[in-house]
Amino acid sequence: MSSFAGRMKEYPNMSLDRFDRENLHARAYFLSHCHKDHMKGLKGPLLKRKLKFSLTVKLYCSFVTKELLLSNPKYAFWEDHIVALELESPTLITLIDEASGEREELVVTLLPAGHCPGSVMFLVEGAQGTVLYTGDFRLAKGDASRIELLHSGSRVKDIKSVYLDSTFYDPRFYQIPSRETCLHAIRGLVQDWVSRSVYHTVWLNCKAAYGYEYLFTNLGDEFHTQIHVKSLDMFKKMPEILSHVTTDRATQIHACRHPKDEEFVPASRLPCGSSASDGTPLNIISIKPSTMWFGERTQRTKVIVRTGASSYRACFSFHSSYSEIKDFLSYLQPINIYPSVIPIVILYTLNVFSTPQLPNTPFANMPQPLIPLPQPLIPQSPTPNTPIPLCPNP
DNA sequence: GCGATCAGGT
DNA sequence: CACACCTGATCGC
Repeated sequence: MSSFAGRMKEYPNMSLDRFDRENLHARAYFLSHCHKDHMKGLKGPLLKRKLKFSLTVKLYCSFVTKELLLSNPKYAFWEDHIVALELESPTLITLIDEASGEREELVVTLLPAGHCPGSVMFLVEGAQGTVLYTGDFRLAKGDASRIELLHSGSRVKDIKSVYLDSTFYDPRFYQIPSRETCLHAIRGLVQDWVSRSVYHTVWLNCKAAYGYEYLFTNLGDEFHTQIHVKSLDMFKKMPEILSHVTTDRATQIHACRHPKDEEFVPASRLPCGSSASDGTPLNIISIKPSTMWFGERTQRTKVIVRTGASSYRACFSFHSSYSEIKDFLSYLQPINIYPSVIPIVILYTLNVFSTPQLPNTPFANMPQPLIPLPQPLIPQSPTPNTPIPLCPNP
């Protein structure tokens, strides 16, 4: 769960993934992805009022995030204030103080984050140096070296600070099986079941959040079927996802939801109410995508675990493991690392669960570096940043 | 009547 | 295990 307060030390006039408190005064807003814990304050009446009187305040995000956000009518008032940016296209953004007219120029680049549809990291380059806000991410080992815009010529850019998704930045989560490994295992389990008869049905017990869509598209392709979901509205302009989901209950793979959905499966019923087409009871298994992890030296065991007569947990992670994060940081060699998720252990130690005292000073809530730098893997001499080609925003 | 927050659930 | 929600109760305006 993100506990990032919204602002980076280097560029305090922009707010990212937080829209309440001090962030109400920001000159520009950035949304890394459409998960609720990164949208705090985004539908607040104070912010809504600010937009009414502002010509310059915008919300920057990916096209997919814009689409997902506006599919919820509660965020419709943002419509004329959203600027969707292309991925991997450095864009010049001018932050303007509407009172004084003061201007500040930044080059912002969206980098794919692999967390959920539309999720991005923000690379920000300006007078206070180059910083990377990762949002939430799942990148595999070696992925940082494949992101062109983290490089300048053949070298990694000099990165002053990384604002890091530190969800699994703990050796306890040393390894999480790769996305491909997890997908392969889930495919196998589904194959085993649905091939038995047309009454053999799989319920994917997914949380109410974006991020499972690649599972749907992959299983849809593999089994030449569509996945039953509650609504298609949010995917209207995403043909790749839309073609793999349906609201027609007559399919062997479901990812629909109901408030008491866990009780349905043992009773041969699905959350959508489907029981059988001709009175024959359905044979249902549930597969619950869950994070599974393994220590540095623990031998990896099963990626699928049977949890009951007809229920399974399958490995699935939205976030990078400890070793994936270490690889990422070792490659980028930032000077500072700011965790955006405070481990529960540290929260207790710092006693932040007691009543918070919120000082009035404008920068009282700025993040502090909490974790030591990783050991360098690649010795690197400092190099100045070279100018970046600017791509026009379409 | 509204939002914010918390407890408890999956 | 933790995640990203959800519902319902309570509080303050």
